[in-house]
Amino acid sequence: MNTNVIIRVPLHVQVAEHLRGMIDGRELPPGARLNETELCNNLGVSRTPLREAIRTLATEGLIELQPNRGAMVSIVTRDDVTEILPIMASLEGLGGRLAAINMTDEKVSKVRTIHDQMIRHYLAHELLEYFETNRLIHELITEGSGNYTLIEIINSLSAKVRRARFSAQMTSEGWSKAVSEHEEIIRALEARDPNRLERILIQHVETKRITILGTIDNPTKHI
Amino acid sequence: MNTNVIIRVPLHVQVAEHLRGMIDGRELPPGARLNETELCNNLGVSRTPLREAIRTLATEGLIELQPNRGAMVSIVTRDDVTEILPIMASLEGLGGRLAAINMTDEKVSKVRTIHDQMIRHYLAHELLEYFETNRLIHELITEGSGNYTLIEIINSLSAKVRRARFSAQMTSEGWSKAVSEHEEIIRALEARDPNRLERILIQHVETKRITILGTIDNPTKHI
DNA sequence: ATATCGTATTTTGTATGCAAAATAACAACG
DNA sequence: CGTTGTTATTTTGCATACAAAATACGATAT
Repeated sequence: MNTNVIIRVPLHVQVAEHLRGMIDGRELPPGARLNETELCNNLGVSRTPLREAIRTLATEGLIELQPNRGAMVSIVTRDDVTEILPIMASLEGLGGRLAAINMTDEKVSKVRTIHDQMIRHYLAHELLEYFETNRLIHELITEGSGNYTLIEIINSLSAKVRRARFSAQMTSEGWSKAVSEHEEIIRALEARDPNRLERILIQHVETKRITILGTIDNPTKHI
Repeated sequence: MNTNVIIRVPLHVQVAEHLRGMIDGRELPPGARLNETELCNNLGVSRTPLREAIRTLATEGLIELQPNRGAMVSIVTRDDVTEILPIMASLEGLGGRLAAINMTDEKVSKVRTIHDQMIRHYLAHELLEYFETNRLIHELITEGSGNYTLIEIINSLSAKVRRARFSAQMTSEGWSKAVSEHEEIIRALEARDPNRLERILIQHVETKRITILGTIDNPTKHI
């Protein structure tokens, strides 16, 4: 395949990416109103591509539109997360089932490597590094499914949950439970056991659900 | 709640709805190029709202965008359907599990009514009516889950599968199997048995998968 | 006849302008 | 002091105009 094609990114796509970054990085916090002329000046583009980008983000669910009243960054509520997590469980379960079948041996051993890293971060109580390796493992397994529709759906749901910023609060019991589940996950993956991997992943997201929704009401206590 | 709010629909939203209808009704068949000025004249709107609508449909996956070369109606391939159906199975399973718990008794008996209708259509070999009642039952169960995120995802996937137009070809064995599964579905729902309903629904979509992907290669043989 | 180059036309991408709606500011009134 | 009404300002929604890219077409050369 020719990879030397010149990639041209339309302005409205670039603007959309930039806005996503601003929302992700809390430069535009949940609930913030998007003033078109103001943003235009900031970004140095005219209103047409900006508006197209805003429509794009609206259908992605990152932004909410009110007719004649502009756009605002959508707020991911506790209810949203409550709805999303069971879906994530089913889908990550399916992803694992497919990954156990379709993943290459190299990818599996890559997951193993990162898993071992994650365990080290756990033992060293390095929370941020733990979260990052943890996220990466789930991402690799999902990708290992080879089902791109599935990957896309999971990523978009996962982004929403992350945006809610509930995951940083973890009791030591919850953490150790998550880690022991991860041990089971990697074993089931290496054993290429679809049913077992699916079951554990569903259970794992359930554990996550309890952790997240258990701590959701004291949002001041961070990290 | 006040339901008397005046609902104003922005033009780009109306245009998006209209385009969805045109795509659904094959007025814009898969692969068709969307000429902006031409569509503008047809719909009697200017290019700005039309373009915003096109971006919306693009993120929904109904349309594909090529930079500087406009938009075309996306083609749902056999591979797409192959990816989507296992996801639908998981999600409809989850939907059923939740519906068995959350659905009101009235809604359950409504499903029963439509189920009985569907059976009559089956016995009378009224294919179109059968499909419609069948679709409605699945829709009601999904809605009965009460999980709006789930409903939205399932609907969008379901629309994609329907758009592929593979479902109309059914052998009499496949049909009778689907019907007997539906008998089990309604029983599990009335028994309020989440696990059983989930299992049957997953199996049911698997049956559908076999039906659809088994006949996908002779697309000339319609209804 | 085919291929290549250059030009004309079409089509998309972006910017701007104007109208309508919403918000803000403020005065008059109870 | 709060409430309502009026006007000014801001902000959004839509249309149009202009620029850039892609496509179509034809002429010329081989």
